[in-house]
Amino acid sequence: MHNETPYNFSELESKWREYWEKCGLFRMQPDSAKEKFYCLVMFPYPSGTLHVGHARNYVLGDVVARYKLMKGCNVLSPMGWDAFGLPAENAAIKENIHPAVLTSNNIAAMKRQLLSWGTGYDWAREVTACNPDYYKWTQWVFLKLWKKGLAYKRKAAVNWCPSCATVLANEQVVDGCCERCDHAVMQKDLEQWFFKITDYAQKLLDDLERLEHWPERVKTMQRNWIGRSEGVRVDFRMESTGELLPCFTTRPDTLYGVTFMVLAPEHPVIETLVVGNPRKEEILRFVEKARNESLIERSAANAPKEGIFTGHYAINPVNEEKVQLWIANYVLMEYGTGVVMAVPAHDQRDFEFARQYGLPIKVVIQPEGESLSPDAMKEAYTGDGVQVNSGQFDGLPNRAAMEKILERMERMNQGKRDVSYKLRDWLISRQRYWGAPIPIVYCKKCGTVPVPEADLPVLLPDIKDFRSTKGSPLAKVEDFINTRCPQCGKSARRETDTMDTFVDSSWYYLRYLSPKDDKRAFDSGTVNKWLPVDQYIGGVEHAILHLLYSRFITKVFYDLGLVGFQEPFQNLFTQGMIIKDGAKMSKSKGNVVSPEAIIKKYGADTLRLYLLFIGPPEKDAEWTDRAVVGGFRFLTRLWQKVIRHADELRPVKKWEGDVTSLPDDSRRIYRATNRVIKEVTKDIESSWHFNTAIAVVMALFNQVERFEAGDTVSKQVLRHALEGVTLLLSPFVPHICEEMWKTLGNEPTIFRQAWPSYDEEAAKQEQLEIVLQVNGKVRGRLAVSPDAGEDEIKAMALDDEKVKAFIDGKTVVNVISVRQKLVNIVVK
RNA sequence: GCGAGGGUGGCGGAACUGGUAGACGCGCUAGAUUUAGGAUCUAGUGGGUAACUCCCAUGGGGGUUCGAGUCCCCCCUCUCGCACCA
Repeated sequence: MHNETPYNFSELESKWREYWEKCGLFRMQPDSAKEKFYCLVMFPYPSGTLHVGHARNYVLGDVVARYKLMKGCNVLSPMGWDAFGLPAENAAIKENIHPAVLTSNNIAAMKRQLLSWGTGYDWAREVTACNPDYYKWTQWVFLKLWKKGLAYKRKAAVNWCPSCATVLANEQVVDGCCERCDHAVMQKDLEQWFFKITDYAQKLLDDLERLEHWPERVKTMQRNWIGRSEGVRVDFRMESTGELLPCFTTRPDTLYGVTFMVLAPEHPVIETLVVGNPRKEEILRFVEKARNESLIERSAANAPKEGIFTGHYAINPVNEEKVQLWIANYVLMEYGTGVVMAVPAHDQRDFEFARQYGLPIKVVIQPEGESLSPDAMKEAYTGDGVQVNSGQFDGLPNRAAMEKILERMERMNQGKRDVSYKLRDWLISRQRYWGAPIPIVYCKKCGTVPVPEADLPVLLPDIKDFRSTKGSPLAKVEDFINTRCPQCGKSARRETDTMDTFVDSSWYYLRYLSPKDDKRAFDSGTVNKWLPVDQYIGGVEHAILHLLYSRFITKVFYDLGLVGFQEPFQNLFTQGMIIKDGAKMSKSKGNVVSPEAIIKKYGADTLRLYLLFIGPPEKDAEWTDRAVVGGFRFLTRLWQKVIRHADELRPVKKWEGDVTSLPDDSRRIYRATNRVIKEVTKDIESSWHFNTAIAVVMALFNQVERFEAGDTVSKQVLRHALEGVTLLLSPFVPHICEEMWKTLGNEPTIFRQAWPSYDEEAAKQEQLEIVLQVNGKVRGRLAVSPDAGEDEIKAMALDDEKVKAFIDGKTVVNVISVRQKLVNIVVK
């Protein structure tokens, strides 16, 4: 193989990238009559550089987009930047570079990377979340929610990350620690802005059912997060004042077993309970301590339970019993009403607490065939049984009693059916600089006033002292804070919090349809035509955060009549991580594999091929540096074969005639090619298993490589095979395929070619290999024609030399034959 | 603890409704070529065995079946999610 045109990947790759850009391959055509296909990959956060894990994500999206182009779709494949956020600000502080500068540098670097991979986008639609022409509309989103009463400010105990010096949404707290920096999260009482996502809890839960093409795993995570539970709100009363003390329970059948009640340390009623209380100091000290516990301390599953008696009592409405009222760290203010009716006999937490503080235990459900006694119990009994000590309900199975007790309570006005959710409102305030300012003004006279739409954007001021971390950075910019009230015109102050970056990303997929429109965020008509997104691709780490928020915002827009669909993403694909040295790639672990070195050595197509070949895309895959070369070898061999035969193949047409008229060698190749077209198409359509698709093309090429064409007919067959391979591989390794396509004498671009079709007749096998088994063990093989009859095959099997050796001297008791597969002879 | 998904050669991974276990690739071995190295080409490559047409082998143990990586039961292990939610 001397003196042949080398596979000069770097030259050829940049040549074709320029060509695609010039011919507008990835430009969406607004007026086309073709079927639309919106292919969306999660836009990246511009953190610096992308590693091969990111590359897998974008290559996947690119394969889908290119495949759909070849299937004749009008494809929209946009790209943008989730460019606001804390990491940029933190990095800016560390390196003393303004976040705007840092972000734009990072965007430039990452865009260069994306381009170098050959992943195609409609760059004319690029959006950047930190640009005023984008965040203007993020602020508009805020105003829309405000007008609908879905944005509000309140004082609440919120998650505070001392290291990031800002509050966090519930979704951003992982195991009691900050999602970004891992620092332990504290609770703080602060005035904060929220989006009322809880109003949509039920809808968000119900509509998961519609998302047929979402991974079950993601839906389960969202279901858990929303955390719906059905139960009863029971109106206990304070003994002293008669004041209502409602609590939520899912077990009304255990109401007669309540032996004490417990308040969350944050519960507002505590304030009144301590007035004139002889143990006031002690109680307040406890409350203070409990409230200062970090979230990890408090929410760990086996955290020690601690409590204190308030000296007050509560009355159980169902039996008028008087029970002690306690405060304990295991009760959460955010869930239910912040009050728990404690049934130690039938709830493990209450049981542990009762034992610890010597509180009474009363059994009200006896399991079948057992007799629980409070003193002997080692743990709470949470199963089913028969009611005891439950007044008129004694003797009923507890399941039935639940309903009866509930009915009676409702009749007597002691409580009612209720539903509780774990989902809490979305905390969107951030006391940081690098985000979209919340468009609100505080006026002494008019109160909280939204900035009118016409006055948007509220520009983020260009501050110089972004390094000081004390307090909210915007609060120190006088020019920014001091403004006029939009209503009365008097001097007023601006809100100094910025918005959580998840607000930016909760609507970006709409903006891609009209990224430059300065009159509105998006055009409803266009958006309704293009959405829901046909295919969304991204990491599973966004299963709750981004995907739940986006669903929420879409539903709000739907209710406002701004969009005509209720779910933004029809199909969701969550790709697996690339693992290196047993761990997810991250800068902190130092196991990041950069795509640059690979591209330099082997080219982008080799990188792409390896990323697709490494395993099924939904699964995690282990990165192996040295395995990359396999893809390169394959591409080089393919290249050489095409170059070597190009001159003689260019004048001939690919074979399209009858299979049966072909001579043996050619027929074999032609059939194999047809079969592979069929298989690859199936792999792409049904499961996205590109690894097996590539494997069968490799296997085909191993055969084609040895095939030497002499006469015209065999050249035609070779052309059919090489063109087939080129077309089949083109979404995976686009540059080399485009070049080979042209080398074979075709017009670019290959991506405006139709996806190859196959001839069902030609895809058939001429000879089948029938496996011969004796007692289930393989003893031989038989080559037969596909139309050989079953009896004929059985006879041949019994007559086979190797088989005979194993059945000799034994009795054949059964012969099982599986059509076109095997014959199993059972002997004794 | 609960829920989901995994466990197949030295490695990444194949195997449709039960029907040839290990496709394809990496690595490895031998040979060819080369001043050498690299690259390339040819052949081989799950384990056992002198060898085989033999035996064993899909985390472990049982079972169903003519036949089990695949179905059923028990157990071990890894990853992820949830986890005092009343």
